[in-house]
Amino acid sequence: MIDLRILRENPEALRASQRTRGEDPSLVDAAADADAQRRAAMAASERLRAEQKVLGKQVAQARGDEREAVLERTRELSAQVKAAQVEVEALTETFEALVLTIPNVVDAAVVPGGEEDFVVLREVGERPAPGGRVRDHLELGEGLGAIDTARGAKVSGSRFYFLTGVGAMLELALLNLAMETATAAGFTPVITPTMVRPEIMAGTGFLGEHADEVYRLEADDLYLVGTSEVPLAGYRSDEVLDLSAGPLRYAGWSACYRREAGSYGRDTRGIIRVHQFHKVEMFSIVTAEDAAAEHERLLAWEEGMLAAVELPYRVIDTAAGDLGISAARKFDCEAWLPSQERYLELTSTSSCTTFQARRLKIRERGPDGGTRPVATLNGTLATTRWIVALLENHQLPDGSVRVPEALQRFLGGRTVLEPVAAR
RNA sequence: GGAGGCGUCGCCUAGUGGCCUAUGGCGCCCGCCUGCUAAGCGGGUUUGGGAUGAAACCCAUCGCGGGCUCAAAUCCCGCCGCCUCCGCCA
Repeated sequence: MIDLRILRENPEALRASQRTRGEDPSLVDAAADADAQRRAAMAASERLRAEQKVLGKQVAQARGDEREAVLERTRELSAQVKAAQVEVEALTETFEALVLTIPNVVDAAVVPGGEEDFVVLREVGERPAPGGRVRDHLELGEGLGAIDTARGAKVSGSRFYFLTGVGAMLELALLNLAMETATAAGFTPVITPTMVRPEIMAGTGFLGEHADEVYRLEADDLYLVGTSEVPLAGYRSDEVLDLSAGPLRYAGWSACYRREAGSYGRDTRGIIRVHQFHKVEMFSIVTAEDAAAEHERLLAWEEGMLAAVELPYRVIDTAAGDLGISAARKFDCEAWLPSQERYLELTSTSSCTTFQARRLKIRERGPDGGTRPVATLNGTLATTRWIVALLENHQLPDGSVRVPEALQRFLGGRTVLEPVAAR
């Protein structure tokens, strides 16, 4: 839910945000109109209810003929109250359907444009020197006995895979390093549910334009999450939090499920784009004032992880058109992919400001004694996809792969992963 | 999956159709009293929306949704959650 005060008092800011995103600004006016209509109907309904209350008390106290007379009037009033209520409900439904589709207000620093219009903030690390034969992650992974996409397809279909041997170990090593890093930074480690109720999925903003990216379990009316951001955002929903001692930070470990409905033919080789993977996700709950600073901190932790596993990467500041409905600003870290000579997104951190908190009713005590929405932010610390960048950037001429020092103790001290014979 | 019980303010709790504008206690907050402490006294203390310069104030809210009724915390139906027991199961 966007801030209704902005809708009422400064709709131009919302229209401007819509234009920056490349979306229809007239949606804002439609929502504002619906809001006004709904509020007028609510006021009328309240007046009728107040009257009904007074009459009800008279009925309770009246006797005989007098009681009959009052009862007659309450019967008439009752019909009016019901009619007013039906009107309010219909108008509220219209209003909410509209207002829930308005995306978060874009941060002033975000540039307009689409997926290709990002700003590169910096490039970090050394790309592997070109020359010699470059194997891609699947060839390397198959050689190491680490990745098996053929049997993944046999068992579950395309975009599924098995991680085997050092592949399975490598994933656990990455995720364990991520959990360790997050815990050291003060995050509470959390293993989350991966199936959530509809209102939680809607509250995090994933049922809007990207609804067909999400798996739904029809028989149980549950959704499979595409990131632990979803259950973590729901974790403190409907609560009034005390943030006086600083942010609440959770590091979620979960399986993630994505339908990849709109990506036929894209990244079909290997495990770059898959239906199921694992991820360690940072999730922060902070005051609205602290959101921008926390966003920088999340980005710094992400970059720390990338540096720890010695990957060359660049940081981009996403353009408005590529933000999700709930994000006000988004930074991605993209690792270099030698086999394709391009960058591949490994992390993504979004500031959702108060957008998710409003929908999920995550609040804190305000200075006036009332409550006010907090801000939520999320950021990737490690995923299965990191294996792709790791194998390709650290490959050696003979098809073996160097293990970065930070991961060695999670791999039994191994410094190199070597090809194995298939059997 | 089956049977039963329960869901009222941060916690406990009263409340079986209207005078409920929901009781009382604990905790917490403010004030008074007090040499200090304990005790005592008075007031406040769900959440959301609206009104106002600020208040008093108005509406909704008794797990959620629907129904019966002029009127629902209370009666009926559905759902959700928790507890106990049975069955099944990794």
